[in-house]
Amino acid sequence: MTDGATTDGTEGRAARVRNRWGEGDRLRVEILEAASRLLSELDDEDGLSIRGVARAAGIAPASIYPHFDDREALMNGLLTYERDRLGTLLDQADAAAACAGPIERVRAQLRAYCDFAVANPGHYRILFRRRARELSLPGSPGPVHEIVARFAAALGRCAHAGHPLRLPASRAGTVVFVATHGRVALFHSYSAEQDVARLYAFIDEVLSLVVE
Amino acid sequence: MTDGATTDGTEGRAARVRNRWGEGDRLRVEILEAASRLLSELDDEDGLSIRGVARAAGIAPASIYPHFDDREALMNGLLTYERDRLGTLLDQADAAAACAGPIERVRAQLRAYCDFAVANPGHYRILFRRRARELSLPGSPGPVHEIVARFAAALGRCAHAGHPLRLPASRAGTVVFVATHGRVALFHSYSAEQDVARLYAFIDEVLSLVVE
DNA sequence: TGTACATCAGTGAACGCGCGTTCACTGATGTAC
DNA sequence: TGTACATCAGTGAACGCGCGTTCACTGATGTAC
Repeated sequence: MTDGATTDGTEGRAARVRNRWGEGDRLRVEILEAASRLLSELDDEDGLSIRGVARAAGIAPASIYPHFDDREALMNGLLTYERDRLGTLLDQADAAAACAGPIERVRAQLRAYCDFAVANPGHYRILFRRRARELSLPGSPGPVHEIVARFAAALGRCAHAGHPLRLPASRAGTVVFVATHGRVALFHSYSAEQDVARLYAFIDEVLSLVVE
Repeated sequence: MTDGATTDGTEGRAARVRNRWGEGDRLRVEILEAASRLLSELDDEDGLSIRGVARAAGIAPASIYPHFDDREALMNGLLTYERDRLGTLLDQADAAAACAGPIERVRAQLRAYCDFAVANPGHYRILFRRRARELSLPGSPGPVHEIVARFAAALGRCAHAGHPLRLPASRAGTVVFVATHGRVALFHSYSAEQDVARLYAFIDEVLSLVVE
């Protein structure tokens, strides 16, 4: 696409330096990173083909298969990879606001959540695509429940600290998460006319409804 | 798929009765209906190919082209078709609850909205897919603004009838719509463990937060 | 009324493409003796 | 220390498939005269 590739995009590139003995698993991470990068450019899971990921990673398509059984397995790997990435960002936001009070900690996490979604529309979408739960690791409650539980706990701390909620904490967590999720999804559909400040304002509105 | 089609699925079917002179436009509607039906089965826009729609409509792939310039045009036609369908359903729900008071009219429309989304996951998704706004008819504000404006107006009627809102009507309309949209999107991701009653309960929760 | 012609609705076959996946392979690096 | 062999990381070419799109066509129906 960027260079006038004639056959498979493999001709102009310097040969890959192969991993050392016993370090074959490093390619697995490189593949996931390449897929993640590609998803950033495409904003769309459809274009995320085995061949496309191989091109992005600078390897032959066949080299994917020792690490992922098939395309579906690759997508599942990517789901887990992105879920962990989002979880880490939320943890960091929570920790950074630790001394600013429980409401600010909720707000910080919600903003970090929006930031991730805005910066990574494609990554965000695969976290919530249809049947994400079935595809995630067996026994895992799926990304949604983890995140709802996180917000519910954070709101529970608010209640304990003297900021009563207008709903039980678990319900409040659901409402806050679901509303934010819906707002972000609309941002993705109509981003041309909006900016992140309006997402932040929406978060504040929802928080003001839920916590007195 | 259902019959053991060997080549293109066109062999076992009775020959199509072609439309009369001057009635060629009827096929356009048949194509959209076939695409809509196919979307119900697939729950996924990806499988909605020109060839697949032609199979579902019982016509040759080439017969699509007199009616739609290309696949993108077909998708745009389908978007408009589904948007109108949803708008009609909301109008009907609103009218049916006309004598039950303004809050019940909002609730009825929100429930109809959820019903549509639950019954038609694929159709619902194409209404909000990325760049839906650019793809819709030029000058159109897109499905989202129409629906937000609808809920804002319905909530405005509540305020007029003596049910004060905890936000300005337009913001309340946005919050209610966005939360419902988010909830429905999660329903689609995790429908296995949920039922419509929980969607209705969520609607009630959000309404109780917005209108005093 | 016939008849030549235009227009309409729709088709069948073909094109080139990118895809997922398989398979025999290459060559470097480790290990056994 | 050498050397034969096993294992590892990764490749290149090929397969069959469904796709979007094009194009010359077919046959029915209308219209002009």
